[in-house]
Amino acid sequence: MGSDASAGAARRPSMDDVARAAGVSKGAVSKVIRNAYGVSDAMRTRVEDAIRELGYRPRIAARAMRGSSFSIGLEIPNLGNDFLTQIMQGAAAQLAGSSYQLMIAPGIGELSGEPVLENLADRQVDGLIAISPEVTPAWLETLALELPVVLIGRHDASVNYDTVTNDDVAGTTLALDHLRTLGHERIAHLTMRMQPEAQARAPHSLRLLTYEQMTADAGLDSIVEYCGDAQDDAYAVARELISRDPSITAIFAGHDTLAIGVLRALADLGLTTKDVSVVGYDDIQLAGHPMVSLSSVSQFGEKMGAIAIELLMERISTGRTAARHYQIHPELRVRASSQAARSRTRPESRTGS
Amino acid sequence: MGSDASAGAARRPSMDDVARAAGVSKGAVSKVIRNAYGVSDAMRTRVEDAIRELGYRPRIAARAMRGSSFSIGLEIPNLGNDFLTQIMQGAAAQLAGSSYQLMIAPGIGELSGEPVLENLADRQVDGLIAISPEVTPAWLETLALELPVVLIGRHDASVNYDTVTNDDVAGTTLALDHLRTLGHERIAHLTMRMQPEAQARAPHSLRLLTYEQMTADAGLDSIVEYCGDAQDDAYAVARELISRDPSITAIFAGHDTLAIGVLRALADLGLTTKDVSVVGYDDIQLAGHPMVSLSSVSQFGEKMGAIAIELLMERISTGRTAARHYQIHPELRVRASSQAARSRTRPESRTGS
DNA sequence: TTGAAAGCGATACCAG
DNA sequence: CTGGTATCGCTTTCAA
Repeated sequence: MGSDASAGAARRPSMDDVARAAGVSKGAVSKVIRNAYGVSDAMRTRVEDAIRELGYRPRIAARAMRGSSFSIGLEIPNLGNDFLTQIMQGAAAQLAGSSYQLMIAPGIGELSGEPVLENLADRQVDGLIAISPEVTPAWLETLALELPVVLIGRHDASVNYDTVTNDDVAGTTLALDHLRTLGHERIAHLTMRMQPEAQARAPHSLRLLTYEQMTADAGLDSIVEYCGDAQDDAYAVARELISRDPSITAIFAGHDTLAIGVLRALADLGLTTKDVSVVGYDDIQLAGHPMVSLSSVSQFGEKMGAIAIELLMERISTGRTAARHYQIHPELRVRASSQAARSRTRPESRTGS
Repeated sequence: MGSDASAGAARRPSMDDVARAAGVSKGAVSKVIRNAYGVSDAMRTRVEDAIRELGYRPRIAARAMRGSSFSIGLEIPNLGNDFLTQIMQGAAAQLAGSSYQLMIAPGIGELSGEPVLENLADRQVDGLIAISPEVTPAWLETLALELPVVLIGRHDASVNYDTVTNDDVAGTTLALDHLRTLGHERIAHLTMRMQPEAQARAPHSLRLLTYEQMTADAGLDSIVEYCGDAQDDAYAVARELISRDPSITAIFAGHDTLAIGVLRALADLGLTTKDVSVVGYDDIQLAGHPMVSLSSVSQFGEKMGAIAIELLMERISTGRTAARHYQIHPELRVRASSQAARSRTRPESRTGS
């Protein structure tokens, strides 16, 4: 009744085993592994042979206790958001080939932000990328005292952590100028209801503020509708809005997922983007699909992810502590969903009466 | 010139600090944290107060050296695949509220599979979910000797690890029966070129085999086209196929992303799904979008992710070592992309000549 | 250049 | 029920 021989009991070799096999000391093996200074060629080859033979791989947990874990944490508020996927892809690609492994920790439902970031910090990641818009700057400052942190998306004037953002004012301006050039005057803005805290510097707040500023400057009505983060929310709100107010000829959505919801609402109402133009934000992959063809402001999510990794590695390898704030210039991708304005209100009576 | 006082040097409290503050031993603190047997209420409250006061959180790296890391590793071959997102969501949701944290490690480009799984194992995850189709069963068996492993997607007759699959034969049958009922006889199959190893039990191989079997049984031609994993590949191949062979009235794509590429090819050729029906596999979110409306076989990715976590936790908590093989029953979602067969070859001469 | 030994921060056993 | 102590696998002094 050996309790070991069956499946489930394979002890992996430790550094001691390697040292024994190579006839050297533990410390020597450690040095070889870390390419540290002070090992002879003879010793190096002997150790490397032993490592190969035993199939030895160091345990990160043990390394992490003294040195580094060679892991980078990426906290994302949720899964299934295409813009976040862009960021993940950019970060993963930037990290590829290095000795670091990207560990993505998703929030789920209400459980996101602080607890997830803490979980990553508890796992001794060497650096941390945060996306959650809900964590307060003060809390992040404290966390950033402990390990290198880069925040994506929010325009914080941080001192201990870096930020990667896009110029939301410029992006919103691109979208609205575009719609105005097409002749639109009744332009609604669909945005998300934010938590009151830290709202000021959130991207969507900035887009909203810019929208209100621009419409006011142009003497246009400010038509703002709030919804949740999901496509379905946007669908419901947009559907109601479009059928309630036929004077609206264009909708600027806070991000593409909301915009897709708007497109669905249009389709279900028997309307097209010839009736109501739609412009989104993020330029997710789906926006470029010919069956969707959504005009959108690109903020280059992949690049944001890559830059975040770069900033983090810079802090890790050079020990930089002064904050850097990187801002990306957004670009407008014009597609079929934004077209010249055309009145929806009694079109036949327009010239007649 | 204190090298410490500035940003970057915040030592987090250790268990020793807590013990000192509470006036008890380290071991006692450990017990309280783990809800272990044998601690008085008085001691518990004193320790808990100290923990709260110091803001103590245990370091996982240290815990992992003796006990568990409370981390579950999820290896995914790449990002941006919607079906994989479903799996991630299911797994994350199932794990929510537990004391475990999901760590997602994505492959990137050529670097996926074994090295990523090793990275997770090296980080002492308590259990591992693997999706990579390219890792050999033998290698996985060895890995599974070390820690609990669940493989998603492949029909391996494993002995040391569990599997979660969907019935690809049934799913393919659903799709093809559906198309045949609609009157289609020239049905092409678009699939991915697989690595020769371990190909036999891969989902896509099974779908292909079933396709060949069914067309042969029905006396139909087997029309198989291969492409890469991406939408663009499918687009190019489908476009070429459709224009080369006008007799084809339906395409069964290996998965939805390929199917979306096919839809794009149709649109660009000035055709619609009235001309060529399309059925996919996976039922990704986009398939249900009214502007896409893709008929698809659902294999319930979220459920697969949730089951994988369940199996893993079962192994972890009960110590089960006997392999379990869970199979999901797929269902067909009929949408607008599959319609009654209609000849594309000289339709006007059909009744005439 | 190399080896021996002292930690890192937790867990787990064993006396009291 | 509680406190000491060995221990996990690695890094890092410090002598030799």
